[in-house]
Amino acid sequence: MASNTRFAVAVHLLVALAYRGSDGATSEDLSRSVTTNAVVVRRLLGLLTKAGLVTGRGGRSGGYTLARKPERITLEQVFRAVEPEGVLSLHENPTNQACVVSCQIKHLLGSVFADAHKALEARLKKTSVADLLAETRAQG
Amino acid sequence: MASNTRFAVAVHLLVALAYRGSDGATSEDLSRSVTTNAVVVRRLLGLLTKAGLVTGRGGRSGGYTLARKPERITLEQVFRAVEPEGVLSLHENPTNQACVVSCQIKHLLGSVFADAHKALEARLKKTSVADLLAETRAQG
DNA sequence: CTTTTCTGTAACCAAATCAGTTTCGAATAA
DNA sequence: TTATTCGAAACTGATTTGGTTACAGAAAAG
Repeated sequence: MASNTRFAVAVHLLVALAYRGSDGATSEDLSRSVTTNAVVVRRLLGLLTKAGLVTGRGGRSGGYTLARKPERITLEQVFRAVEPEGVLSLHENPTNQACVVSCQIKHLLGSVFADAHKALEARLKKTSVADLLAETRAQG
Repeated sequence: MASNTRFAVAVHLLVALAYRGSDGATSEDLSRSVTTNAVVVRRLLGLLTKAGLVTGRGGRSGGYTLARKPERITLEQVFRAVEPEGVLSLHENPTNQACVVSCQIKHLLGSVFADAHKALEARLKKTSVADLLAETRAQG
């Protein structure tokens, strides 16, 4: 595996849940759709639960359902839930006080990165789980 | 260290090089600005050289200089040079043929990710090394 | 109330990635 | 010819990632 695929898997899970509708699905069910381990699914759904996108209930005939309509779950919300640090990181090497660039760069890059994240998230905000579900149905 | 800081360090190096101007700088000089190892610097500058942003010359009084004016080096070019795979990755788990969502999701996410990368890069394209240099000088 | 099913979480593992380091050959100017 | 510098390979330790096992607790079914 190359880099971080949590976001992709999380979206996959939400679309699968949306597909099931009010019936919901267990982590076991979902793990078959993603072809991974049920614990991996539960870990991700834990993050999505904290973000208020999903509801999980233990016990017999438990499982997960979407906590709101798929139209109201955007990929931006999913991204923030599973990738709260964002994807662009400043380096944390000590500043060299003798170098003007070293003294300034983190501050300057910080605002560029913040802007870049906003641009990324603005795009993600335009796609909802419902959009992806509709496309899935259209092409399936 | 959390995630990948290559992009941040690469930008730092380019601004430092721009600051030095036509004198250029050795990997040893630059490593002092970033507070890291000279080999780390050379590795990154190797990527930037391949991308045509930097020129390196070995030998006594060698070192690196920008291969073009800092106005003509955008952060988007730097990003593509050091992060060619982008920051959003699809998962590569096998498709479950029995599940419509599993069959469609990678294709659908692929185009969303492509769009999202475009949005990110469009923002990065707006900032050049010269911009950061000017801000450095203004605040230093 | 007992049994079964399921979540939630912790602990552990192997593989991958990352930055840092050492080393050395080749290039190049003094 | 000598000193300096890049370029590249090889290795390390720390961290992250996804996968796995294990188990306590919740909750429905009977």
